[in-house]
Amino acid sequence: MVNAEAPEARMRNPRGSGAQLRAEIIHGAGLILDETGSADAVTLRAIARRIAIAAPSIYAHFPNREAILTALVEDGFRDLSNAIHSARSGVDDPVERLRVTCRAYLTFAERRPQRYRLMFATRHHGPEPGGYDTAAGAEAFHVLVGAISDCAAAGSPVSVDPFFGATTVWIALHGYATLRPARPDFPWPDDQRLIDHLLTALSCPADGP
Amino acid sequence: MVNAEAPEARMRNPRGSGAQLRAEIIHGAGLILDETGSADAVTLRAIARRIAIAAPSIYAHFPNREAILTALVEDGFRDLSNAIHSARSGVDDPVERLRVTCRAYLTFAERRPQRYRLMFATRHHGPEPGGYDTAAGAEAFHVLVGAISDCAAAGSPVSVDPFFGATTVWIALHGYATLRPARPDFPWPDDQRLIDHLLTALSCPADGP
DNA sequence: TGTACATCAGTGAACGCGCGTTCACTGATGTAC
DNA sequence: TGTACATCAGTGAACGCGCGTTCACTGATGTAC
Repeated sequence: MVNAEAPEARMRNPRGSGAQLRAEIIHGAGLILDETGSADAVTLRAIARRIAIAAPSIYAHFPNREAILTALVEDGFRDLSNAIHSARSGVDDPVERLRVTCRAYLTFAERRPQRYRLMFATRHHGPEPGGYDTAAGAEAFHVLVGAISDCAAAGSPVSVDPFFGATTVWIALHGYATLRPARPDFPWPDDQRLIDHLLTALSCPADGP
Repeated sequence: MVNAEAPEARMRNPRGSGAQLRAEIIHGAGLILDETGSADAVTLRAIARRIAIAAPSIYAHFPNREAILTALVEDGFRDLSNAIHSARSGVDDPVERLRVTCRAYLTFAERRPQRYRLMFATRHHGPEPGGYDTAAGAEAFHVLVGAISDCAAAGSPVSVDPFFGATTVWIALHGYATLRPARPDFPWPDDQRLIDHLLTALSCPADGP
């Protein structure tokens, strides 16, 4: 994090720390994204205004606008991953750990809905040159698979295979995370009730209504 | 639907059918949305090029660009509602009707992912002047609530209250509908397996893994 | 210790573009007399 | 039956704007001699 809120005069960075502007740029871009609610608002000129530099200065740190959005996505995946890992640390009971993982995911999406949207609503293929690097996203998914496996190993009644279970949990978390900000007037259940219902559903026998 | 694909010369509409251009405009706008995958691509000039008119001609039918996007959303809700109702017609068994409802929802989202995205990813409050009219959206939701109530009334083991059940089903359908096009390389389960798992979960007792 | 110079961290002006929107208009077509 | 006219369904040129990007530049700061 960098102090870059002031739109007035700014000191030039001392010699040798030119890379610092890079951090200010993506921080400023992140602020614009989270405030205005649209990736389109993240223009080079808007960033420049936000952190009080001249727009061309950005080109010393990013080849083009697209690269800034990519950096924003990568940054987001790093933060999400960190949030999940730090929420899990110290929680030993596997069921509680799964619960805490889900909660951390929803909290991230709730606090930075636009960042979340940019990360997950953008079409994205597997690793390919020029695409976003979502290795961190895949890693987060495997944390979920692992958490469900752990529940099974610990004797909790998980009746579906962990991969399918993780997929459905992810689907539901994502659905909730994206629908809620889009329909703020809907009477949503709270995070905890939804998560509990979700995890309950994992241990269901395979015949429905 | 209107024949508006040809980008060359077009006949002026006969007198009295001026309103026909309105339909051509939203049809063209819909094509642009579904092809390019972004609402930003739906510009007045792009629409005009697409249906071979002059851009200012649009102003005879819409006050501004925003109104076209609104019309696109309303159109989408109308289509979704029709798709669901026609899928349900003739299906008497309540469980099968619920299944068919879910499938129609997913099929709509699969066939027109960008339209779906515009309908559901846009922030939207309750009915207010200037906002999108999502009465059709609310109606579709109540179809879901009704379908679940019917299952309970017919003796199927639905253990959650219908409103909460419909909410979770909607959340999951939405999550699946939006995540799948964003991550085409992920090994998604097919619609049917997901739907069956979802409906199974509705009849779960209230204690989890 | 003084000074020339290279480097670093930027800046300011300008480019071409596509956009939403406004404006004055045009030419075909139906209607009143 | 003929003709003036109102109306309808559009058009073409132009506006001001913000954008991404390029270019030649500037002025402070560290370094070599």
